[in-house]
Amino acid sequence: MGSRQTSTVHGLRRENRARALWDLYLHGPGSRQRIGAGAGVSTGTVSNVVGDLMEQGLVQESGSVPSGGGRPSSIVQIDPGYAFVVGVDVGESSVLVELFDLAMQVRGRHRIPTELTRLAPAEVVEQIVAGVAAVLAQSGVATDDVLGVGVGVPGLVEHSPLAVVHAQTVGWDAVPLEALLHERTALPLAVDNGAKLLGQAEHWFGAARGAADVVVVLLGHGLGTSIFTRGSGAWAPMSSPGEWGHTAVVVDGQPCRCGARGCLEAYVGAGAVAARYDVLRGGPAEGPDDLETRVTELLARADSDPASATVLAELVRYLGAGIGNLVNVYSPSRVVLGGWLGRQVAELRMPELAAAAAQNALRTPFEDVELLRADLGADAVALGAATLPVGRFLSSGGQRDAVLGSRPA
Amino acid sequence: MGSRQTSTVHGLRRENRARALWDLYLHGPGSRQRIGAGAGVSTGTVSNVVGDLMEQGLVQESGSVPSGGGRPSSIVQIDPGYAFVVGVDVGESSVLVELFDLAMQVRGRHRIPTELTRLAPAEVVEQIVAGVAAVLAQSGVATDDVLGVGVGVPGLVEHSPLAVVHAQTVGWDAVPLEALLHERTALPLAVDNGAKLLGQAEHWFGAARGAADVVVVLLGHGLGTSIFTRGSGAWAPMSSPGEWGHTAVVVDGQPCRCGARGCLEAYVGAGAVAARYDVLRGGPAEGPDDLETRVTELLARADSDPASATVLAELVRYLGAGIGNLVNVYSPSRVVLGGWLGRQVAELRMPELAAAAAQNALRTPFEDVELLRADLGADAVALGAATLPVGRFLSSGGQRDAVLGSRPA
DNA sequence: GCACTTAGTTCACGCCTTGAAAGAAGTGGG
DNA sequence: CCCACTTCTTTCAAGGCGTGAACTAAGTGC
Repeated sequence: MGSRQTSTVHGLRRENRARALWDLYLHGPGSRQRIGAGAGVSTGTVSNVVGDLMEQGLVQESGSVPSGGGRPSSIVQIDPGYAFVVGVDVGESSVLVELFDLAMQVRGRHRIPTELTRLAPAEVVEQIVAGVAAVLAQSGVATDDVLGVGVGVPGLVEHSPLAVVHAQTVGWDAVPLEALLHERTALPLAVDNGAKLLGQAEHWFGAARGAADVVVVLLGHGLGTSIFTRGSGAWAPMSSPGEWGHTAVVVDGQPCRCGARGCLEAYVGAGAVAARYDVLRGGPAEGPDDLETRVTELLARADSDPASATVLAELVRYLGAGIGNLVNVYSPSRVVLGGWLGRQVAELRMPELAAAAAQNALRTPFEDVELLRADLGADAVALGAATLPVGRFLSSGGQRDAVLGSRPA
Repeated sequence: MGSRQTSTVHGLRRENRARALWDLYLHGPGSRQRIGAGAGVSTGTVSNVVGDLMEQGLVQESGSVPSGGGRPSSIVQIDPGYAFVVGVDVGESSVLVELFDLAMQVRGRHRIPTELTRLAPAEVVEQIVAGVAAVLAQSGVATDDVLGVGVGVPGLVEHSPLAVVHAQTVGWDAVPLEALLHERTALPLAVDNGAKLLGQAEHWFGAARGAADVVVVLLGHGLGTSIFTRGSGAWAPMSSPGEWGHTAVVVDGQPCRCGARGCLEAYVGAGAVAARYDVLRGGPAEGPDDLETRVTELLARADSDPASATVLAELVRYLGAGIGNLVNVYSPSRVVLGGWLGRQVAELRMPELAAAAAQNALRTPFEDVELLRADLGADAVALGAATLPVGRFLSSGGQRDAVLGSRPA
C-alpha cells in the first residue's frame, strides 16, 4: 500500500481529482460549486479539474437546476458506463459473480452452486474465473473496461501484501487466494472478508449510509462486524474487526466450532440456534436439511411454539449483550443488523434486542445510538466486494493504471 | 477538526514540513537524506524545508556522521528547547501536572493529592490551573513557549467538538471539562481518556514502539485499551475503543460498578480481585485501606497463600480471555500489558496468561502475536497527555498558531 | 429592457517540487 | 601532497498548480 503521495505538486492535482470524484460518487450528480465546497478548493480549480475529467470521458454534463434568480447550476455526474467492476461472493453454498457499472447497477450475474467445504481452493479459483468470463460475455463488456475484481470470502484475510485466507470453518488454511487468482487473470484484484464487505455495502448504499460512526453486525451461519469510525470515511480504509463472532461472551462457556469456548457465535450463530432448539425438544427434530430454511421456519413459529420462543429469547439476550459490547467500545451513532438471520431477528424482536443491548451498555454511549435493520440482502456481499476496485479508482483520481495496485513484485 | 488541507499548493509545504518534523521526532536526529527518503521528496526540497525550519529556530544542526568515503552527513534535530508542553493526569487519587520539552524530558512536576470522587469538577479545574502555573514557575518557562496542555481523565470523553467527560465511576456526568478549562487558561487544550493516553505513550516511547498493529491493555482499578492499527501511525489519530473494560465476558455474570453484569472489569479490576479474595477467605480481611497496596501485597504471596493463588489464577483466566478477544478482533502483532495491576500480572504469570489467551483466540491471528509487559509506569499518563499538543504541533508543520485548534467559536 | 443574482471561466501571480548540475567535504591511492 | 572518487547538500531553471479577481454566461423579477 503506497502511502498518500501528496508531497509533489502533481499529486496535488490527483488529490483534487479524487475529491471531486468521491463527492460525485457519494453525493450523486451535482454542481461544480458543491464540489468546490466539499473539497475545499476554489471554483476556478474545480472548473479545471472537472474539465480534465470531462475530457477524459469519466465525467459528463447531465442537465441543470435553477438556482433562485441566477444562472442555473450545471450538473455533472460520473458516466456510469465509463468503466465496470466485478464483485465476487465466495459463500459457503455458492459462488456469486456480478458485474456492475460505476453507478453500481448490475450488468451481469452468474451464480455457481457449490459446497465450499468440499472444494479445493484451486477449483474455487476456476469457478471465479469462469464466472467473470460469463458475466463479461453476458453483458458484452470488454475486459479492458473492467477496473478490477473484488472478492469476498469467509474467514480471516491477511494482506501480506497479497491476500491470504484463513477460514478454519471451511477448511481453508493459509490459502494464497490472491496469488492463485493472479495466475489466472490479468485483472486487478482485491480480496477481503465477506462480512466486512457486506458492511461496506451497507455503509455506502444501505442503512448505515451517512452515519459518522457506525457498526454493521452481520449474523448468519457465522457472525461478523464492520466498523466505520469518524475520519475513516470514504477516504480511509475501513476499520477491520475480523472475527468478532469468536470473542468470548461466556468464559469457559459453550464449545464453538472454532475450537474455543464461549464464543458469541456459539450462542447466536445459526448452528447454535438450531442445536439449542433440538436440545429443548429433546432430540433432533424433523425438518429441512438446509440450516437457513430450518432456522427461518423455527423462528417464524416463536409465537406458538414455546421452545422456539425460548430459543429466540436466548438469542436476543446474547446478541443484545454483544451489541452492548460494541456500543461501549466504539460509541457508534448507529448499529445496523444484517445477515439473513440478523434481519429476521430485527424483524421479530427489535425492541427486546434494544433492551438487551441497553442492559449491557453504559448509559452514555447507548443513549445516542440508533439500532436498525440492514437494507440490503445477502447478495450485497458481491456489491460490497465491487466497491473495492471502485474505491481504489476514485482515490487514484480516476486513473486506470493506478488501480492495478497489488501486483506481485 | 479541520480536514487535511492539502488541496492548496501552500498546504503542500506544510505537509512536507510536517513530514520532516515527524521523521525527526520519531526516528531522532538524522540527515537530510533520511528525511527525504522517509517523506518521499527530493533532496532539494528537503534542503528548502529544513532551511526554513532552521531559520525559524525549530530545527538545529547537531554534528555530522561519516559516510564511507564521501562527504559526511550533517545531522539535524528538533531543538528540544524550542517549545514546551504540559501533560496532566487526572487520576482517582491525585492530579499530576508535568512540563516537558520537545524531547519529552521532564522540566517540571507538580502532584496534588486529591480524591476525585469527592471533588467538584470546578475544583479539579482549579487544581490543574494551579499545577500548570506551578510547573512553569519551577522551570522558568514562559507561558508563550507552551504549545498546549494535554489532559488525561478517567471515563469516556466525547468530542463535540469540545471535550465532555462522562465518568460514572467518579460521579462525573457530562462534565464540559474543556470549556471549563478554557475559561481559566488561554493555552490550547486537548482532553482524552487516560488509558488511551497511556497507550499512546507506550506506542511512542515504550514497549509498543515501532509495532505496526498493536494493542495496549491497561489494567488498574479499571480496564482500558488503546488500539493502533496500520495506517493510523503518527499521522492519523489513534483508534479509540473507549470502555473495553465494560464489555461482557460472562453474560448475566458478576454485577459491575457500571451497573451492568458480567463486565470484564468485574473479574479482573482491582476491586474485583480484592473482593474475590475476601470471599475466598470468608470475610473482609485485615489490611491496608489503599486498594493498590492491598492488591499488590495480596498477589505477592500467591506462592504461599492458596486463596491468593486462586484469585490470581482466575484473574489470569479472565484477562487471558479478554486478550484473546482483542487478538481475534484486531490481529495485532503485539499486545502490551500495562497499568499497575497489569504489570504485576505480567511479572508473575506471563506464560499462564499467554496460554489463557491462546485458549480463547483463533490460531491464525494468535500465532503471530507477541505479549509484552509495558515499559512505562503509571506516570506515563501525563507523558501521553503531553503527546497530544506535540502531535498537533508536528502535524501542523511546526506552526504555533495552528496548534490552537479547539477553541470555542 | 434593465438591474440584480448566481454559476462558471479565464488569467496573471506567486508558490511549490523536481531533476540536473554544481558545490562541499570527506577518503584513499600514488 | 595531490588528485580521482564518493557521498551529501545546495542552487537553479523549468514546469505545474491553486488562488483570487475580473469577466462572461444565464437566469429572475420589476
